[in-house]
Amino acid sequence: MDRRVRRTRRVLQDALVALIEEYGYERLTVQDVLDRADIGRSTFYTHFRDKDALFMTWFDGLREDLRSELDDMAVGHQPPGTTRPLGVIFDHAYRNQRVYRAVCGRQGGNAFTHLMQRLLFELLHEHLRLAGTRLPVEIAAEYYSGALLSTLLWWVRQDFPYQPAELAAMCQLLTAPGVLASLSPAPHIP
Amino acid sequence: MDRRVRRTRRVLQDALVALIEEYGYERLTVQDVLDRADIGRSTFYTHFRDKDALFMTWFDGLREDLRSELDDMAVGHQPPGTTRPLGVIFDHAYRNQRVYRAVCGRQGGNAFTHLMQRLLFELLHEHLRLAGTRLPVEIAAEYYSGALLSTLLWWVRQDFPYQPAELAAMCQLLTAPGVLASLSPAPHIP
DNA sequence: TTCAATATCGAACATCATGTTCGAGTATGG
DNA sequence: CCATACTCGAACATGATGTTCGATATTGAA
Repeated sequence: MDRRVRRTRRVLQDALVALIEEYGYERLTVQDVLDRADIGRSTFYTHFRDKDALFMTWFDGLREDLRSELDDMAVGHQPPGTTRPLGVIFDHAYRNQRVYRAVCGRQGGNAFTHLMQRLLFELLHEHLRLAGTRLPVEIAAEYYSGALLSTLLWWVRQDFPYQPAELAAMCQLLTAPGVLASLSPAPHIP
Repeated sequence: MDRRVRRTRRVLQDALVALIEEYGYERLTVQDVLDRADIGRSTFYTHFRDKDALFMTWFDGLREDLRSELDDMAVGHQPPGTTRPLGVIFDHAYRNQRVYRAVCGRQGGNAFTHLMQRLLFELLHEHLRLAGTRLPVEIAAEYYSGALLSTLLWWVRQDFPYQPAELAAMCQLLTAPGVLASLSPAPHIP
């Protein structure tokens, strides 16, 4: 890929994330990004359809980052009940506070929310598929990804009270019993 | 309140919700609503600051509706572990499929999402405050409201597979053990 | 080093949604 | 019945969007 292209895309992504913190995603203008990045208008549109498209490519980076950290740590399956995968997620946010604050703070808008939930859903879907639940996997994954996302957003917006490990433990406490219960062959759910 | 005002506001709200299904909330234009409602442009702006404001007043109606149904049924406290309050919520969606499909279908956009989560949060906050959890109530409420919202959205978007009672039971199964666990005085969480 | 391919620039342009203004007409409810 | 308050519609300023195109600069491969 052409060096200029790489540079343009990187500079635009950086500018976008930096500006979200100041202006908020929704009210942010393509022109604002252009000015900050010092990139020509027409150049922008040769690369991205709109603001959302730019944001999505940025998110792809985050996604890969997180994925690789999870893979690094997941040599061999974790038995359900460990705090590990949750810990990795909260750690990741903790180590990238600046970015997370911008992107899922009150200013972050919904762009991040949806992408992040789908990511969490995918991760949980795999995890639960391996564990095998009595409930439809989809429902359980939807349930937990919503719960996790919501907790993560709260944590970031409260400016990271508690340590990541503590957060992970709390989620674990709220999550694990339900998972375990849904693993046992007990009460019939249609 | 003047009869004309009542009419104007109602007609605008109806038009908005009806159009969400066709166009999607985001791409929907104030002018579209005006045309459908057959209301003058300037009249709109004497009542609402923008599209979001209009939507919020509509949501207030939904909120009151739900609240009253919950109050009707909550004469005396429900012990945590009952499926009732969840049932009411899912029932409400089931009985108003048309509206819910529009408002929290894929087309619904984020307007609904945020308002609904805050509503669920408030409801759960009260509920959990009464029950008393070992974890900070805020966190638990955030966690569960996210889980619930996510499940509700999934259900609506899948076009209401399962009966409302079944959905409520599943959520209960995933929720209750965690709540119960967090009620016991066991492992220390900072 | 050379050069063809390719990226960027910038300025102009059409389009569209937004929110405001104001005077004239019309419904309301006391 | 009538003063009040609401609605109408058309016009207007503003600001963001996405496109176009010729000129200029950079790249990477020969």
